[in-house]
Amino acid sequence: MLELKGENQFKCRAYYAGARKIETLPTSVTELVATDQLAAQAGIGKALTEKIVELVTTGRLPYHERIKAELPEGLFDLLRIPDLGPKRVRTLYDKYDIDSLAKLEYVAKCGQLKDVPGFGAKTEQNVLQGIQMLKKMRGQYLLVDAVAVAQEIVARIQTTADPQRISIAGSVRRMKETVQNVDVVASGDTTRIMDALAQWERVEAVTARDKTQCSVVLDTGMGVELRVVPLASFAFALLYYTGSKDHNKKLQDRATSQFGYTLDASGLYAGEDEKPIECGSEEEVYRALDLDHIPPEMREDSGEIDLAAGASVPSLVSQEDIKGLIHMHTTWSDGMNSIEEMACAAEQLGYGYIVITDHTTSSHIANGLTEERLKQQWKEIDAVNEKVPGIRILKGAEVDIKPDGTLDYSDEILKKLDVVIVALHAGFKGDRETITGRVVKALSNPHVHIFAHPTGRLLLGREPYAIDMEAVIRAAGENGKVMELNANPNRLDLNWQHLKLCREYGVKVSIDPDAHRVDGFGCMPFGIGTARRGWITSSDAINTLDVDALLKTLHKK
DNA sequence: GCCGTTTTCGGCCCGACTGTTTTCAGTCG
Repeated sequence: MLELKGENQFKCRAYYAGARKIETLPTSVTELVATDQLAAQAGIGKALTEKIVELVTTGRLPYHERIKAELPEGLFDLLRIPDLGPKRVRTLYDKYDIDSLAKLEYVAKCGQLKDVPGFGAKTEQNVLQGIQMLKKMRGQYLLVDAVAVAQEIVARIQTTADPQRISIAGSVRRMKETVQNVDVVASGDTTRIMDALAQWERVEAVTARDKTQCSVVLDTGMGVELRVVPLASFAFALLYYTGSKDHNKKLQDRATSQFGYTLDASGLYAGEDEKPIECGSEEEVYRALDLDHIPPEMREDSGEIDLAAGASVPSLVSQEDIKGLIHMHTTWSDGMNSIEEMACAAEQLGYGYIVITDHTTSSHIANGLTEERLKQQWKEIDAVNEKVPGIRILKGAEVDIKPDGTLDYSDEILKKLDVVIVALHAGFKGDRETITGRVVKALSNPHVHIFAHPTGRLLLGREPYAIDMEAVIRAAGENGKVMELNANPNRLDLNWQHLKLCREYGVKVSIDPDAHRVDGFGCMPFGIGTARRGWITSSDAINTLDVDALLKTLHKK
């Protein structure tokens, strides 16, 4: 908001720095306030201390409220458009009274935006594209946020309404990377179960409620659909409300055409007299249709039913298969925790190894390591390996692919690393041939192992760069390289379609946390869920190998 | 707004890229 008001940029940066400090504190800000330790933190001075203390002790900050009241809400939507930052948004508002997406779209569509000083024809087109992107994303939520909501709702119902059965359903259960709402199916005391949801403090409005369904909207705008069904229908309802629609349709067609059954959300019925066939689980429903069980993540009608009919559903990768974590950052570059802290945290979680992959020279903003600093880092890794014997720490790097497709480190350095990850961090606006060419060239380097966050997309934030993913996957296959499945909930990159392509080309996948702090390891379930959507098995991945097998696989010539 | 000091001002992470300009501002990572 200070940026929008045109405040001194360094003052704005001080607020960013302060916020970052608070976010990465090992202790809670409340505790620091209570013990008078706040002002001792680097980056938190007199002014920020006063404001934070006020906020923590009273729960309010009039300074913040005052500035907020001065700025129209719509300006924050404008800021989400790529290429529009505080300066341009401020110009639009001050000079042209544009304070909403709708007004901006109108002006751009009339061709008047290009005449605003600092704007032009290209920017006008980019803005219109950005508005389209935002429209597409409206009402969509990240899987990680939806899972948190779903789990809390299930826990609430379990503690207050004693359900006979309850489960998350819908696209959240299928681990779709972004979702529109949360679905929950339960059996038990309908009134108590629905009350448990309807009386949750985060419920903004109950939009529908009858004997079978309770729909609410949460404070974030996210919708929740709770279905309460008879116990005998639970498995059928869970199957039905998990979807996908296309998967259900195929199942229903199969039930009718092959068995003369009727399948719906309430049950499976045989013959003319519609005699119900009892099923207590989804497995039993599939079995009644002469199918193997199909994991929820696979239910997208992309060939899974044929596999199940042929008893060849793959055994998908699961958390238990993951032996180690590849791709993480430390305080050596832009991470928040030391090598030792990352190692101890991973050890506690039961992993056998981690690979430290800090940024390289070109990533100035991320404090990328020169070859010289990298060598110093190796000494610390050696020392921590001695100190923390329960886990093996490997040496790696996330190496920038430069504009010409060459790499940021010399081959002499690269060949000494255990794991070399390459990635694009600049030049995202290049055309398809250019970007694909850069990556294919990088993958031809014999010392490279993994291509990280291949599409560069940020879910609900940034479209992928223009890249021919099939060409890249083919090149990875020809060169024996590995494609990353970045488990960061904002990325989940590769997506499930690309992962299936990797399987087709025999290209292995690395399911990586890309952690910038110890908490970052918590994203692995989302990576694994996405892997399962792409039919990835334990043997399709590399971090399902123990450390010796991993090194042998990566370094075989 | 923060910080350090050659200590109460002056600099603050920084380079690439784009599209606007016609020498550079704004945005991004």
